[in-house]
Amino acid sequence: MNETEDEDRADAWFHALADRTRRDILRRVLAGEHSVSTLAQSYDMSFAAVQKHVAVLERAGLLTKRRQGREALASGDVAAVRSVGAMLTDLEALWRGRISRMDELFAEEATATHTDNQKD
Amino acid sequence: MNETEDEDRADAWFHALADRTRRDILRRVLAGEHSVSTLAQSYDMSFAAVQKHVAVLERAGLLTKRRQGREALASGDVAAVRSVGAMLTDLEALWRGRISRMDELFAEEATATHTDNQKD
DNA sequence: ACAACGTACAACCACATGGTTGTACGTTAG
DNA sequence: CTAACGTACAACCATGTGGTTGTACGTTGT
Repeated sequence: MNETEDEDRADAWFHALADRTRRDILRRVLAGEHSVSTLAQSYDMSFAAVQKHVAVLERAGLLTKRRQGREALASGDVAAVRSVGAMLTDLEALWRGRISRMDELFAEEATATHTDNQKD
Repeated sequence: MNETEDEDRADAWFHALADRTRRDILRRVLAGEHSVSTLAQSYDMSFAAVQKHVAVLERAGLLTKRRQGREALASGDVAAVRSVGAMLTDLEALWRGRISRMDELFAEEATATHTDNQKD
């Protein structure tokens, strides 16, 4: 569990998701298994381009491929999607930490105001 | 609510998050307000580079800046982070749809098997 | 007043990215 | 057997990205 490896995975996740074609491919393969050529027919670009998008999603671990004859069937990995979501939840937690630190600050100030009278 | 605008926003979100320096900046400004130069001191790169990263996060709506004298104070926008999370939850929903469709398929097959005896 | 600070932005560079076409190879259908 | 299909990958190209340095300008402290 290297620190840098986590960041590498996050880089791959978000980079893979930062393209609308790839997000659309991911939606389709999460909803059901599709061959690469079937996917390619849905987009106004070459088969090779779509194949590269699928490869990016695969390298990021967001989808897996299995061979069936001459076809490569792609399937979305919902666990990976959840991992990305978890990372965002962690970010939210930092924000909540800020809020509670503000509460502490208010509490301290209130205490200080009270004790100020006894100071000096 | 243009269809393409949503995709544009998503592109900006995920692209902004696809860089580890920007994710680290976002963590810091979610945890509390920081000036750009304060942030810049944390990284082994020029001020201008960090400033550009902050600009990317700002354009994506993940942080906001306010001016105080000569400083620009950056603060993370947790609502935007939640929006990104919501988008992933929508992806999960597609996956759950696949599962329930599989359930339907099983149900149909079971029914078909029963009715098979009456066919012919 | 003026030097130092914090910010913004333009110009530039090396490299990554998203697209193309072409080639090769195993698999399926006729 | 042979032709068509589905896939994989290399080579190439235009554009985008992440970094740099330099310049300009308002703000702050002495």
